[in-house]
Amino acid sequence: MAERNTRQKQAVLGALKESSTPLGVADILSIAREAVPTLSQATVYRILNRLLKKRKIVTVQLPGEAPLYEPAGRGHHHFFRCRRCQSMYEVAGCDELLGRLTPSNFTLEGHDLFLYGLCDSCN
Amino acid sequence: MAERNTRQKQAVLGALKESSTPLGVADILSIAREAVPTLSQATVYRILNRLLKKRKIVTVQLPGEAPLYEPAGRGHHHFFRCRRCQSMYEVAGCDELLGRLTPSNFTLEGHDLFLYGLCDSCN
DNA sequence: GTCGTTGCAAAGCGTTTGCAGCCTA
DNA sequence: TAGGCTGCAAACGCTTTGCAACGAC
Repeated sequence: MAERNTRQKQAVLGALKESSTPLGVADILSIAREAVPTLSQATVYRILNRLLKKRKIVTVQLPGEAPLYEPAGRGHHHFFRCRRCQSMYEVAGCDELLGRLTPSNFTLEGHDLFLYGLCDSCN
Repeated sequence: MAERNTRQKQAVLGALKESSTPLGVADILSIAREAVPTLSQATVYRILNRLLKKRKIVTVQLPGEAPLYEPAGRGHHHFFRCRRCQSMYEVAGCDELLGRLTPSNFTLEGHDLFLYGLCDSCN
């Protein structure tokens, strides 16, 4: 029952925390393998699922793509992806706006939002 | 090169057009098989991909779920899913709001939005 | 008759799981 | 030492693809 602190878990969490953008499983695997070369994919998935369950990390779902992961507590934000250079930028300040879209008598509990277009540099 | 009009394609498009909500592949398959019992999954996927390429239909991506499909031209809208009864409701009128979230010097070309919470009846 | 389309089965990709051995507490 | 954790490989669900037969034009 006790939560154990393994090198694998530290490596996965470390990779996520050191990255300024959300990471996919392949990214996590190759970064974490610098610290733990024998790390397997299955273990990464199991660690991610444990961390998700304990709400230490959060998933970022871009439509039609494999999920990305980032540490919890980075605040509520969404992402803008540049269609040309694929960079991801954070966007904040959506809550007041979205409340207006909710039909009356409905309770809005959460939302997902994803913007895409051209970034500053590519414009 | 010419576009052919097969029973399979008619059945798939028919299923989508007769439904008031977006459908998943399994739904499409079972509805369209009423008209074409031998219809295979692979064919459904191929038809959907052709229709997507020709922009006759559109995908609805709910985070972490298999994609749904609906005919193009139903207008720009997003979905609200009730967490209790799983019903999907349409939501419109987001564009003016989202422009405000875009950083200056960025060009917003599109977005995806998904709301969830409790619907009228479940509230 | 042509050649786009179909059905089947196999393969692909991301993710999960069974199992035996490992290692943290 | 116990039992959570790991690595491997097999299995999974969804989607795509190779191939030979089919059928719309």
